[in-house]
Formats: sequence, C-alpha cells, structure tokens
Amino acid sequence: MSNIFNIETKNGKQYGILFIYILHSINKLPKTGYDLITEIKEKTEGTWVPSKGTIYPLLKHLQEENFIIIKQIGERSKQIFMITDEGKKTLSNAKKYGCQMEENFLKFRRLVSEIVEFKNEEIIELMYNIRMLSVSKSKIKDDEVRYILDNCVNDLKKI
Amino acid sequence: MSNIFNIETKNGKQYGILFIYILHSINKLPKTGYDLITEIKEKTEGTWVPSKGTIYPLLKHLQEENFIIIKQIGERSKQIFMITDEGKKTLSNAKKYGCQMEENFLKFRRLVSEIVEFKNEEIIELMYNIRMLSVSKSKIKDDEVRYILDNCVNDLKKI
DNA sequence: ATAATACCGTTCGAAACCGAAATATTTTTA
DNA sequence: TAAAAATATTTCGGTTTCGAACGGTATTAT
Repeated sequence: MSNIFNIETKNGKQYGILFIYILHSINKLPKTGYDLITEIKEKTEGTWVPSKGTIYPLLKHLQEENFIIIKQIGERSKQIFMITDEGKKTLSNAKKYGCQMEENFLKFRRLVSEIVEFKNEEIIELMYNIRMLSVSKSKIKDDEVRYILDNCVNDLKKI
Repeated sequence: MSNIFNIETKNGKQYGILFIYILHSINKLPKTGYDLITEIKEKTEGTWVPSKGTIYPLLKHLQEENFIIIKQIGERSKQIFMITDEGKKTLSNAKKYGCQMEENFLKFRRLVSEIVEFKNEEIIELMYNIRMLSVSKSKIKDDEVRYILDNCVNDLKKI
C-alpha cells in the first residue's frame, strides 16, 4: 500500500505521508514527538494515531538527514523540534506532488466505494469524477465549483 | 494506520480491506490469486498492487477459515477460488460497517487536504453531502441520481 | 498527602506486507 | 521456430509499523 500515501518526486525520491506531515506541522510551529502524535490523533478524530515506535525513530531519522533539529530541550526530556532550511526545501518540493497523493487516494477510494457504498459502477465512476474535478477545478474557480456542488446537493434532495 | 483500512464489527472482529475485497470480488465471480492482483491493480490504476507474498498466504488463510474453497484447478497449477456460505455471511456482516470506513476516510482526507493545501472545507463538506445523498437516494431512484451526478460532472468540466 | 493521569522519550519483538527468487506452463511476439 | 511475455504459485528474508514494556517527571484528582 505504499504508493497510495507516498509522494514520489522526479528524482525518484519517495516520501511517506507521515514524513511529509511532520515537516509540514513543524514548519508551522516547532513541537515535540508527543505533540505530533496528539495533533494527528485529534485532527483525524482517532482514526490515525501513529505509534511512538514510529514517530520517535522517524524524528531521529529526520534529524540525521538534517531536515529538523532540536530547538530546545525542556522538562521531562522534552525535545522540541524545528525545521531546517533543508527541511523546508524538501517539504516544498514534496508538496509540488501533493495532487499525486490526492489522486492516488481518490483512486483507492473508488475501489472501496465499490465494496461499501454503491452497487452501481456508473455511480461509482461519476462520484470519482466529481471528486477529481472538484479538486483540480477549485484551484481555478473555487466559487463556481461550490456553486455547482451546491446545486447538485439540492437536486439530490429533491428526489 | 490500521484503523483507516479496517472494519471492526460489534464483537471486536477486525477485517482488513484486502480481506474484504477478496471476499467481495470472489463473491461476484470465482477467480485466482493472479486475477485478484491484476484486478486491484487495474481498478486503482496501479496505486495499489497487493504483493504475491500478501495475496497467496491470505487466500490460504481464507481457505483454512472456510471463507473460500478451491472450485477447480486448471492449467499451470491455476487455483480458482469461490466463496462459501460462511464467507458470504462474513462479507455481509462486514459490509454493514462499511460506513465506518467511509467516516474514517473523510477524517483522514481532511488531514491530507491540509498537507496538499486543498483548504476548502466547504467543498469537502459538499462532497460529503453528495455522497450521503447519493447512497440513500440511489436505493430509491437510481436513474435520477445518475442523471444528476452526470450533469454535475458536465458542469464541472465546463469550468 | 497520595494516587491517578498526563506529559515525555526509548526500544524491541511481533505482525503485516513487500519483493525478489524460484519454479512451471502457456501464449504471444519477433 | 525461437524468444519473450504472460499466466500461475510458492516461499522467505527484509522492511515497516505497531504496541507493549520500560523509565521518568509534572499535573490533576481524590
């Protein structure tokens, strides 16, 4: 399942979603490993809670690769990490491929739709197209996308 | 990341997405391990390709648990699997919790959207409504749902 | 004042999955 | 006609992630 949540840049480098999220989050505000676990848990309402056995080794690795450094050490061996210039560059580069991740996820989700949602393959495909188009077109004309989706909701309600 | 791709039934049983997909797909048409790998690869356009090392042991396990049996053996040691009554029951039971996985996806997706800087909560919410309405309304009037979704796709394409 | 909980990090065995290598046969391509 | 590709399965070492156990301190609840 690695391809679904990985980004692969031009030079063949692969970054997992946790790798990217850590850089993304620390870029916004320096924080601890404990903070990151808590934040992800809250933001996904408990559906994704990376293990300590995953977070702490990965933070150490990010340090070794010079993407982050320890900004300060507080009480209880608290280690507050901050992003480096190298980390910012890597994050920025990875985000260029963010739509790749989005598309992969939507493709995977389409398969899941077949199992748990719709029996009609045509509707599955239509839903997939709406999702894909919404993401790409909203970058151009956000308002129009929202208007169209809102109309769709209203039409569906009338059934 | 187990919660995102698992369904957990009332009695605490957990089923992975691959487990469920295999039962779902074989329920529709008996097939081989090779067929399953190929099918998943095609349907997700290459974003998810379970490994042979994953599929074949899992098929063996499903057999041992009496969810599937070998319907026939063809050329090249081809093993065609079909679902059992026990398998159908388990599949049916798991599908009842399908919406659980959908909810998890939505929550996880919000985090992914933050990373890729697709910040439009309103569009995500509208998409969620469209999906919910489509599921429920398609049970009543499949044709009308398809018509409305098709119109939506066409409108989005015009942007 | 004490116990429970929350806040911190480290580490390693187990589980799940991957991917390569191996084996084999049939079909397609050059 | 021979080579390449596709169809098939098995297996196992390696990788990734988890989760439990461990160690520790500060805060909150009883």
